[in-house]
Amino acid sequence: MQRTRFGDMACSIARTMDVIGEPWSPLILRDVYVGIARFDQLQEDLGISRKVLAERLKWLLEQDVLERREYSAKPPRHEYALTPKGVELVELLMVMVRWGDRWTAGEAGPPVLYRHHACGRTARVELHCSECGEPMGPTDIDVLPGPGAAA
Amino acid sequence: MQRTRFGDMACSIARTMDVIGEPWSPLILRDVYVGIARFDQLQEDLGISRKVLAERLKWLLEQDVLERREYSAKPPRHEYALTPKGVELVELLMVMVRWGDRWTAGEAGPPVLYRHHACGRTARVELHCSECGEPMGPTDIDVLPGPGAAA
DNA sequence: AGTGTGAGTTCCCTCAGGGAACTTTGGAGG
DNA sequence: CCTCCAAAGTTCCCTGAGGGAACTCACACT
Repeated sequence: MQRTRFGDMACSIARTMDVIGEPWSPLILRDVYVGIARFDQLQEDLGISRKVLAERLKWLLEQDVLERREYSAKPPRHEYALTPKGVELVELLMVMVRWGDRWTAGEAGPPVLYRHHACGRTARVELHCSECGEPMGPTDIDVLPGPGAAA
Repeated sequence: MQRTRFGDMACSIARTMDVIGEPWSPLILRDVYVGIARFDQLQEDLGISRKVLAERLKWLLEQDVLERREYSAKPPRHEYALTPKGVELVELLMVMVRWGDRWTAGEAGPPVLYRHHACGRTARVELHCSECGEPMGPTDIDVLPGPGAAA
């Protein structure tokens, strides 16, 4: 990965990138989310080097984004699962999907669709304000220093 | 960056990571978004190697995420700005901020706050369904193959 | 005993990131 | 005119992370 450490910067983007900024991590989380959860399955599905996969998984376990479960003890077998912290990262993936669908899908259209349980319809995700519920994008806000800002 | 190419995968996450998956790119976009837009400013603010910064900027220009403007012709001086495609990536950054605030900010609290123009309040971003407007997260959907799915 | 499978490790090679010095273009100052 | 300065990169070298293939280890099946 990068040698410059992001984890100590006073920026939530940098700190998030410190956890999942290495390019394979989002794809690993995606696979675990959809049920591709074992080491060899991940390696084959992604085409990632086994070495790098082992490194990434160890890091994501340390970060409490994934957890490792034994699903068989007689022959010891494990699979990976998202923690609550990891499930919330999937929201980030949903927004990536939206951008990728819009700007990179081309003629073929989106590779996957989401069906929303609440309304049963095929839908995309949109950003809304936590306070008033109206849409809230980059051009709808002022950015102000918060309590954790650096000097 | 990674030698494995992500741009050809039938996955909008992978294709998005192909554009901004290198760890510095989101921070560059953040800086440009808040008005840190010139080469030397970016280099100093981020602490990135000048060499890598030049590479990233060139890539982001090629991807039509940034554009380069001449703000002075007499001494030729340039600055970078977000394209519409780039502005939509800032939505992704806003979701990263939300996750980073929640899970990595600790005692100090969030480094920045957003004030929503529409309601004037300090707010976070939330994910809602494009069809019914209700909240929509990773546990509220089924994932189905779409038209652009691979064989 | 021999084969198979899951889950990693180990080894080597190449290339990308970090850092510092150097270059280029065109003012500004004396 | 000559020198100095700033913006915006470029070049060079070094180290370390990613890729790939082979190897390991524990256990079950036949």
